[in-house]
Amino acid sequence: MGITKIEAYSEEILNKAQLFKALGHPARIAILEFLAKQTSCICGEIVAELPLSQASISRHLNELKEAGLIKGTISGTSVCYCLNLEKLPLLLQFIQQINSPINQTCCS
Amino acid sequence: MGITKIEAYSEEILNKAQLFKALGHPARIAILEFLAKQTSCICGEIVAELPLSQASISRHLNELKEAGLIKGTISGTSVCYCLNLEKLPLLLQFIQQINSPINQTCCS
DNA sequence: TGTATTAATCGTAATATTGCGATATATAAA
DNA sequence: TTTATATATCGCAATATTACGATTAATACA
Repeated sequence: MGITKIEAYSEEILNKAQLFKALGHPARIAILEFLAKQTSCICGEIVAELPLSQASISRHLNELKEAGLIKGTISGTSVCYCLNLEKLPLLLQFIQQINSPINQTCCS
Repeated sequence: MGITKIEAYSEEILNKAQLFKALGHPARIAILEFLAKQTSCICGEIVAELPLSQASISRHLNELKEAGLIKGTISGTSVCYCLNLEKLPLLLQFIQQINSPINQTCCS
């Protein structure tokens, strides 16, 4: 074996896990923070900012896009990548569900 | 190559990515949601609840513990796993940083 | 002490991820 | 049309992750 048993979980849980997984790499965190700074959204600028090859950045951008965390718009020979906030409420809801002080009264 | 170039990123970014990575698997999401329900915190109950072997659950619990998302307390022959909320503010802060409407004015 | 019971760890196989150079593609400019 | 620029994709190698059965370790109980 070795592959995740995705057929065993609910859609809801799979959605959350997939989103978190997309956030689970430093390059992708750095990309999102760069985009949030609003300095630029051009792919080439992201490549210039991060310590990875153009090919690797392109793959990370695609993963973020597949996860629904960014959108890409072609603009001449460049591509503008922008944040997509749609999925964030799902993540916030999960963290808040966990983040209740009641949950820490156990085993203390 | 193939390994993440961790030496190239700041501690802050690595911390966030590592936390999100720990959340990036459906079994671990399911474990945290189970613990938040407060029905039980006993390892054996988690094993009974999830569609994975005892060995696999044990590994997932260890990953959550290493990430600082849960705590384990030995209680007789059982182990009680409880949520650890310490790291959640870091995640909330990141999501809120991204989740600003200003960030979607780009390329629209 | 011997025997359950519970959970962790080991060993292994299958698969996924990461990264890069090289190449392909597509638009813009000369 | 040719050339330059920007980005995506391919192919590969190295490493990480996931899962499970088998085993180990550690406590509780007879």
